[in-house]
Amino acid sequence: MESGSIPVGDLSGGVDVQATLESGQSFRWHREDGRMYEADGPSGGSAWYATAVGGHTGGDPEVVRVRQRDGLLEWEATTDADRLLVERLRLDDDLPAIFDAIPDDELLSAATDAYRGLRVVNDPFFPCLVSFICSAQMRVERIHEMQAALAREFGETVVFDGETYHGFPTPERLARAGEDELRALGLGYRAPYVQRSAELVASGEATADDVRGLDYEDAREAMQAFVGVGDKVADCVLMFSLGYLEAVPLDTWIRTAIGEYYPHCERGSYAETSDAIRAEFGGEYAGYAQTYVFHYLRNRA
DNA sequence: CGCCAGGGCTCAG
DNA sequence: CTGAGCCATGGC
Repeated sequence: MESGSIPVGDLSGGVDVQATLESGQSFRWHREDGRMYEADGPSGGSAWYATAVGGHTGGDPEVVRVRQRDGLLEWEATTDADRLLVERLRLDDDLPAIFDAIPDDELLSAATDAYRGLRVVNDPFFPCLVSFICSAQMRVERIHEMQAALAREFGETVVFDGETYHGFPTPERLARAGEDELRALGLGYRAPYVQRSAELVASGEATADDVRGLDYEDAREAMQAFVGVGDKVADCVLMFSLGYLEAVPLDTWIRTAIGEYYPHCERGSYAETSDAIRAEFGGEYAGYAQTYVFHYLRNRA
């Protein structure tokens, strides 16, 4: 076992691991105390979170475990995890600069004050794509369960510290899984979407490389080559995997916020409403603002 | 029973 | 391009 720690004080703007990993951005982390998404217990702020990474590329998964305690990000893993954590949790993002770019109206101030240190994640493309295809009309907790079921059923296992972990399945494996097998895991009508999108990735007919590097609007369009991906899911994958921090996914919570706080941004179509709220949220880092608002509103209700 | 959950697909107009 | 209907599943 390797281990290490990163001083939170070295990170511009700090970090809030719990808010980052329990805000419905990444569905590949698990709280080791089994209380993911439950109300903050006394130890909630320093719980261990674990994930198995790398399995979706066909190699043996590596396990990474992290917790935030006493001003440190402590980790234990099957490999050196310093740089991996910096990448996955975007620890190099300059949060004060990002907050400067986000307007400080009533809602945004409340949301960023409540979860200061929450960071937008940077997940690998395929697991992120599948997660958000599964997210359609689903609660966050169930999206998480569905990804766990996919990994348990089709992912490579790895034992670490006496515990068994499952990496995310490869595109080939999910493409080979029949629609019926996926439905059996509770994916419902999303099952054929996942299967067909996995096929596209496995065959190379549509991949992340077709999207990476495009201007935001073109990238959102290109994402819809995948099955089960419309404007909203496209925005999620663009932000949480491909680094488009200006993307503002219009989900039910944000639409409610628009109705209550920004009615002038309601323009009828997704594209125009998204454009308006992106400007309202300061443009460049509007997705960061959206992520804070989503987590804030969802936890407040 | 009904409603809702981080929507997308298909088919009419 | 826009809108309705449909799509599974589980919690409340």
